[in-house]
Amino acid sequence: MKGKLLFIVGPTASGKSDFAVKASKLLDGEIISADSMQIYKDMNVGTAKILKEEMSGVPHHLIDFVNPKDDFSVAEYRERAVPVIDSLLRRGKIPVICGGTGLYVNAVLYPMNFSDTSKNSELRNTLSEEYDEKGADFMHEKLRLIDPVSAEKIHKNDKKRIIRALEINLSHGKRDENDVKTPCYNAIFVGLSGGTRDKLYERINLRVDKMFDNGLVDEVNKLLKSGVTFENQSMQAIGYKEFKGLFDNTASVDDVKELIKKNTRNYAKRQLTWFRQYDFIKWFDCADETALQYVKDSFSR
RNA sequence: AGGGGAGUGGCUCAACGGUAGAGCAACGGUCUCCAAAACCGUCGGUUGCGUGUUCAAAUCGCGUCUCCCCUG
Repeated sequence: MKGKLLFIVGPTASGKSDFAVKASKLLDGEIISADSMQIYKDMNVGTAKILKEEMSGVPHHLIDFVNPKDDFSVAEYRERAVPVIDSLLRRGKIPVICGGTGLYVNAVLYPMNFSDTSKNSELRNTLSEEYDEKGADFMHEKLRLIDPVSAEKIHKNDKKRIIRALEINLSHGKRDENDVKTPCYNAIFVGLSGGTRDKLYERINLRVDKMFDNGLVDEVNKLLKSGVTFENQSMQAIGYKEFKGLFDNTASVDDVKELIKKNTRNYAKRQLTWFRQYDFIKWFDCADETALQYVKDSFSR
């Protein structure tokens, strides 16, 4: 079957990475990560990045290529991911997009064009200051005057989106109107839910414990020593940002650990909410034979 | 044993005479260049138990139970 992609999505700790390798071997595919934090170099244990050995020879794309001091964005992700997908398809390989960052999945699945509305950092900063000074109501009203459609959709407290909408309108004179209804590719979607909520949460707790056993504290120390700071975008990652408390002397290592567990659980729930919007996903509790069989059948037709 | 303090939704705490509020958690949702981010919503307690005072008690009195601290 030509031009078909496999997407593997689901909450964190549901077994996506392993399954992606298995599926890739089965289909003669290569993996493209859709994960906003595994893109960073030197952030391995906290992001649960797959180990070289675990890849079993299957090429992994868009992992481990950004300096933790640098910023990154969906737009850049799309710019890199689309060419990779196209080149794989040309070579007759099946692109296996695997990841838990919903927006990144959207960015490759739908024809999202960010270039018409590229970012304007200066304006963004100015607007941010204005928002802090004049308040949510004022900024919401300001947006309503120039873009009532967006204002209608965005809550006044949603500073990030109010600013982005203003930024687009003020610097491009338009509004984001990308089509998020028509997929760009013929895709098969496998969702790994991780089972019941209790089971998923338990797995998350265990995995965080394991991260500490695997040297998460050292990894964070190394990052900080190399000049990465808590201001960096990469340090927004769960498993890293929580260490700020340790440095401020307001939290113990155990506090940090519990906070990471909590944040990860909250994150998993948000991921599940996101992926529920895709009604074309075939869901499985875990990455078992049934799921693999489904992949096999879907691609042999 | 004696003295002191505390018992309020799953957790931490507020209200200190007028029939209970918040944060966190939980659950649902939004998501179009920071997305492991940001934001919105919902559920949930007759205030340890009993009794008394009062028009009215989580709030005052008495008794009782539990926990913590101090003294022995």
